[in-house]
Amino acid sequence: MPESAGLIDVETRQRLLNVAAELFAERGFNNVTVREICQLAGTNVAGVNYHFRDKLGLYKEVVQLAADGMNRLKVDVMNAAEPEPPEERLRTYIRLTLHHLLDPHEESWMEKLIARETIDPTPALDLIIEKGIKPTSQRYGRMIAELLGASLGDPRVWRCFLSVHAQILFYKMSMPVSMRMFPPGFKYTPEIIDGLAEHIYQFSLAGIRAAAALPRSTTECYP
Amino acid sequence: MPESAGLIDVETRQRLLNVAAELFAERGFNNVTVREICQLAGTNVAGVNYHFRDKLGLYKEVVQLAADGMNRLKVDVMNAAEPEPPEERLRTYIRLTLHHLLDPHEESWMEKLIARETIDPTPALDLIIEKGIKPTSQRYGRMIAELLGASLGDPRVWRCFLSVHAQILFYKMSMPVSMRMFPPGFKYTPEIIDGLAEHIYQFSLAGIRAAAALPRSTTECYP
DNA sequence: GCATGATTTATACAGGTGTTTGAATTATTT
DNA sequence: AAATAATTCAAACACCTGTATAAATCATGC
Repeated sequence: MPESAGLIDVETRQRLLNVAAELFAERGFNNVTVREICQLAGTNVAGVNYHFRDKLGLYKEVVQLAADGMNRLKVDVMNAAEPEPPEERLRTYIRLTLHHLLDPHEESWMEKLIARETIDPTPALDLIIEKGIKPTSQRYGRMIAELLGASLGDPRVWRCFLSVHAQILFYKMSMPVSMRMFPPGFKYTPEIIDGLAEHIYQFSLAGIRAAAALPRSTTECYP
Repeated sequence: MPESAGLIDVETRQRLLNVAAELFAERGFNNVTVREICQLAGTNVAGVNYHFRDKLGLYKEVVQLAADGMNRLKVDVMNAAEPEPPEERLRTYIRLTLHHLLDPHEESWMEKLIARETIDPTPALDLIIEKGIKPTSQRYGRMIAELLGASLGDPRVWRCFLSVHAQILFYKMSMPVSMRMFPPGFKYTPEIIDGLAEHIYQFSLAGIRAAAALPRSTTECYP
């Protein structure tokens, strides 16, 4: 039965991508099976191999989409915030990313996928670095450098950026622990996330200013 | 041939534990096979099941050892640092933990195992929280609270601790990314790690002091 | 020295994984 | 409408995983 086709039936390939993106972002490459993807996409098991050669092929395509999407989004956000002072841009960066990662209402599989790959890499890591991390890292570098009053080549820039990013990512990745440390029934509401973002912002801003006051570290090389 | 036994032959059970600890800490529960453990331990495949019931049983025993070992170590370190001001204790905590995680010469599988479980949990997570995290967390809480000039119940305590710990753990977990961002041939030498630890310390100390200057956040509940 | 129990071994099992295959079906072109 | 290409499907394959079994080996106490 051709499903009275056309309207409902998004092309199979696209459905596979959608389902895979969601699952991969949530649980990682190794903890998702091809069968599960195909079942949720309403396709036969062989669908993945036909359309993407193999599981890794599908994953890499999802990664590519994530990288492109994130770049587009972040360029837009940073452009919009360009006139603001670097302090405000930092605050925006933190709040936005944290919401993407923590808010269950947000459905930003892209940010989650990149975060996961950063910490639990697969053969697609190089792809994500080239297409997802390097293109935007300069932009953030400039923001931090401005706050530091230093040049982009200063090793403190990269260190401070990592210190900020570490806090953001850690709250996402250590959620299982947090859930057990906090009173039962705890949930990440938008308000709580805002409060958290503000903490990270204040903490980080002070940290960066402290780094600015110190001499350039002796080791010229990163990190 | 009985291997002229007695001297060389550590009891099989112990050899399995040693090998498993190393492998689990390095690659995580799911990325290590029973066969691999047994082979490196010079045992038959059934060895794990005979001595530990199943793979998870072995893992839990390793986790137990890690938790106990870490507690002992940290209590000692913190006791030794007790007379020092909280600033110095913070510095010590950061430097020590970072060396455990990053220095390839250190062979601290315990710290690595706990770090991994924090970020990529297994059914042994509850065990690690009860035996490995909770017992020492109060101690660190006091250190942070002292720096903040706040009481242990203040939500800022936990947040600041996480901000510090996030930076430490992140440098470990994002090593695959770092290795690709830095010039080829880069290595974590003890000197570089020391420099990094100093950065995290200065960054964090300023962050904590900034948090101390702000009012207690509105949301009473963690995090 | 032998019998009993503990340990180790070789082998097999059962389940899950990604992938392949060749036929059936659908869509497109002529 | 027929022919050709593209897609989907059910089934099976090959491999790897943790685990179980039953025999073989070892150690130990009588």
